[in-house]
Amino acid sequence: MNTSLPPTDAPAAAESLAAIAAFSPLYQQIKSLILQSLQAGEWKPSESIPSEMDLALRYRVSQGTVRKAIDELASGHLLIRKQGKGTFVATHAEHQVQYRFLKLVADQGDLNTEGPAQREIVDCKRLRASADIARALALRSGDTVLQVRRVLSFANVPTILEDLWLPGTPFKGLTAERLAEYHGPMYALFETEFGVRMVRAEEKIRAVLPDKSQRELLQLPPNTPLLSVERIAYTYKDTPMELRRGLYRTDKHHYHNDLN
Amino acid sequence: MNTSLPPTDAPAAAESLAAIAAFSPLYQQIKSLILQSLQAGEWKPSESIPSEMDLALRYRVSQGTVRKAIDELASGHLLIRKQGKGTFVATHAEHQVQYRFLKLVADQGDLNTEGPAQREIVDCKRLRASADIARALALRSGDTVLQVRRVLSFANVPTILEDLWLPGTPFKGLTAERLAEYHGPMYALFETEFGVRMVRAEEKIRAVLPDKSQRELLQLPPNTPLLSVERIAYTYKDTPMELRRGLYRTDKHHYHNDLN
DNA sequence: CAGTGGTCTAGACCACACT
DNA sequence: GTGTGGTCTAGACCACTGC
Repeated sequence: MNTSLPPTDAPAAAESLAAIAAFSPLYQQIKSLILQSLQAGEWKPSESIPSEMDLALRYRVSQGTVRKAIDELASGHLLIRKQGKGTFVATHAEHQVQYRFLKLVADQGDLNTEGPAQREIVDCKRLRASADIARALALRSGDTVLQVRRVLSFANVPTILEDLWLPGTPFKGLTAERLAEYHGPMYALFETEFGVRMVRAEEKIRAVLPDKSQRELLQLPPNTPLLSVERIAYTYKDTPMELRRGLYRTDKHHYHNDLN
Repeated sequence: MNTSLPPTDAPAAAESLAAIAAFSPLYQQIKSLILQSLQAGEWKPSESIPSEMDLALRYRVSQGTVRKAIDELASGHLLIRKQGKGTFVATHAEHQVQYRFLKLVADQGDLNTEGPAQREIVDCKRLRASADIARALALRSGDTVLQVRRVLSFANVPTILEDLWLPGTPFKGLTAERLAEYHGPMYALFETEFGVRMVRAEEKIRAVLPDKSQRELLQLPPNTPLLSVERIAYTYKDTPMELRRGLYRTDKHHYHNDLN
């Protein structure tokens, strides 16, 4: 029995089906089904999903097969296994993985500085997406986007100037006030308030010289080179959900990358 | 039977033992044993290792346990599985993973540009390690190191200026001529000629302005910000084997990073 | 065809967390 | 103790490669 799921002779399985991609190993099909449930919000960030045995019964496969599916999702940081407790939906609010996507670290061994010390929202408004913004977010030119500009400081030194764009529809109701009063990772706010979980991201990094307005916002002397970091963050199903353009000071910090 | 390997009642196993770390799951112990064989050069890069069944017999465990050990090594890019053919020792000479550690890509969709078009060795000499070089390579200040400076060009545009330092002992006999005449990834040369395989690396990235000599080597106009990329590359057992300081032009290229 | 890695199963037992 | 994930085994069968 290696055709599809569920088998045609057992249509009573609790899982519907529909969109299952072609032929693939059983555990890949299970992985897709779990992914669908995650995307549909059946299990929310930080909640636990059913036990391996429960899922095995639900999908009518062995525990080992469910296990392999969960293994892959866990290695992609979509789920977190905790021995003796259960398997949980990953969240950016967890202390261990907070600011997972922020690769800027202090030169000194102050550890990860536990995220930015101070944050200031400079601007937050809705506008029509320009061509390049629309393309990055897979929208149509002219669709409404939310644009946010903010400055992050470490030890009272302005270090990051960030512009970010979010599609207007999923983030309806997001305001400067809401952003300012929230303490913790922005991506955690997105999860709890808008049901949007960022799963992975891509960054393009360059060295640039800031223009005058950028230099002033970061209170920089002239001729200070900065790291330009353009990020596109994706939710489930590789849907782009955020474009972020950051300028990083790198005189006391550096962008850290592990190559495997 | 979950104590150590091999069990005390079966000392006839073909594997010696000695340095096995404390208590750990069986598959972790197998992983360590395979790692030792890799490090000792029992199986060389691009060669195949014994089949899962052979290894299972050799270590007196089940195939599934060997499998899990190999899985982890494969996910760390130390081994490569090929269905129907066998499991192979990874190498930087493989087309698929050539220039795995070079994250600079062209802005245009010219794909990965297949590595640098031109390479020029500017300098190559042996000298005493300064304090910071020695620390990075876990040597003593004053130990001999090999220092190489080179320029990489894409489409005849000098794009990367790179200084790199290698510990003198393992790389005895490496000369500018040998480097110049070799076509292909430098890390592949290290494997075949010196038995040194780079397994992972860490990079610290900053934005800088080049000094006069650097600017001239890259034929840059004044005030061109560059990406400063400092890399420490490690062989098996997390031994640092190379320090590399690169300056990247980022007007037509960018440093690409995937965040998971 | 034989040999390799890849999938799937079923069952046993271990390690850990909660209560 | 009960329930969870983690390890280990043994055996069956599938998918791919090359002779």
